[in-house]
Amino acid sequence: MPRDVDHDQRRREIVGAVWTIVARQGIEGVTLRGVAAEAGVSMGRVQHYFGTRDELVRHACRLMVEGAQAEHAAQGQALPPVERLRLLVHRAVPTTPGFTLGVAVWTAFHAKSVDDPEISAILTDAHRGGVREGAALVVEARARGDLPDGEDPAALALRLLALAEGYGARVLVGSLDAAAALAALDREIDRAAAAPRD
Amino acid sequence: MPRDVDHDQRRREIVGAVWTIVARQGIEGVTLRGVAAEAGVSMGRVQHYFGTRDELVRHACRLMVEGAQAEHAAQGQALPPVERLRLLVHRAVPTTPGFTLGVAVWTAFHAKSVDDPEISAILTDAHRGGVREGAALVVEARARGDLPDGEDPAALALRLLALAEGYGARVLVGSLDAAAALAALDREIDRAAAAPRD
DNA sequence: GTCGTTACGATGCACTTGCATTGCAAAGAC
DNA sequence: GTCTTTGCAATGCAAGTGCATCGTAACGAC
Repeated sequence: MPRDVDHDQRRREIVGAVWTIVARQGIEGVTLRGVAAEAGVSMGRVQHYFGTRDELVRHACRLMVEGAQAEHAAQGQALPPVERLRLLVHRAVPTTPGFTLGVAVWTAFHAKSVDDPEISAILTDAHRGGVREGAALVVEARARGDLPDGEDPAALALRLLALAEGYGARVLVGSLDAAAALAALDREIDRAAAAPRD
Repeated sequence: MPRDVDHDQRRREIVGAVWTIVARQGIEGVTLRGVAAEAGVSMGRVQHYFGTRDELVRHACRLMVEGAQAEHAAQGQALPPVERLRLLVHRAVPTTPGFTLGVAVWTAFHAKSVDDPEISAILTDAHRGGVREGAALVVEARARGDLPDGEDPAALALRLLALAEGYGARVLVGSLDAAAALAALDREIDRAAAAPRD
């Protein structure tokens, strides 16, 4: 067994270049040559690790979802559930350059999902995972008394996430201020914390 | 002045083909040849009316926004303001084939806006127009006593629209049921009608 | 009728694209 | 050392792309 290289590491490097390009030029901008150049590797390498362009794009989608989940888990580790919920929701709004890239890429894959069932499946999983996480945080927060009972946790989580994505999309396009979006989301969470619904 | 043809009509025919293709294969799927074939015209015609591919795509974006606005205005003509508001937010959810196409195309242009400032400008206008329309309906409904006072009309309209787009995106991807999305939106409107906020 | 203008249709071209192929070099296994 | 397997790099190629160009047919003004 010759030439022991870390395949996953190589793939991550290449996928990182894909994200950069997608955020700048959309998925149509993803070409084998362009990705290779952006990653600073040869086209042969890209081909070696991703036999096909579609596979490259799909892997980029998978890794971005996994990365976002991992990042969120790490960031909120020491925070109380309500704050972790807030963090989860804030992720959908392009504030920092990192989030902006993430939201742009996220949006691109959303559009791509209309003609790629695999992407659609990945996003569906991501959506469900997000709602599950959000609902769990709601339950946790209620157990601590930080959030009043009421609305179904999953429905509440879904509502907050959908709202956040709607605001986030507008911020990305430029028709809404990021600060205004965050403020609106915070109001929504605080209101859920202050008064029971339904 | 020879050969009197209706330019706008010709453009609409071609743009219709663009929408169809975008909904099926995304904006990357838009090629001059493909559009010509879908519209049942020659490639020369497409080139004649839209000098460049970019112009074609942008015009398709403009016409879709205008068409949506006109359609909404026509549909709700005889309805009370609250119902017109309901219609406005329901538009973002892919229920009928027509709305599904619309939401798919809308999503595609949203993604495209990251690298095309003109598209971004068109969408920004559309966003603002939507909020203005929604806010006006809120004001109108309040004047009739159908909606209680409270939240700023524009903020309420923005919240409803963002929420609708968030739900709509999930329905498009397939992670959410259209009926569930509509129900959630109706609950939101009814709640705004039942209890003042903030 | 003719003349000029417009609305195309047809074709050609330079370029980019994804992917197949080929060759080779590095690193264990022996 | 040899051998074998893997990890690439280089190149080639057919297909598809946007766009320029050229020809021409239709129609109105005169």
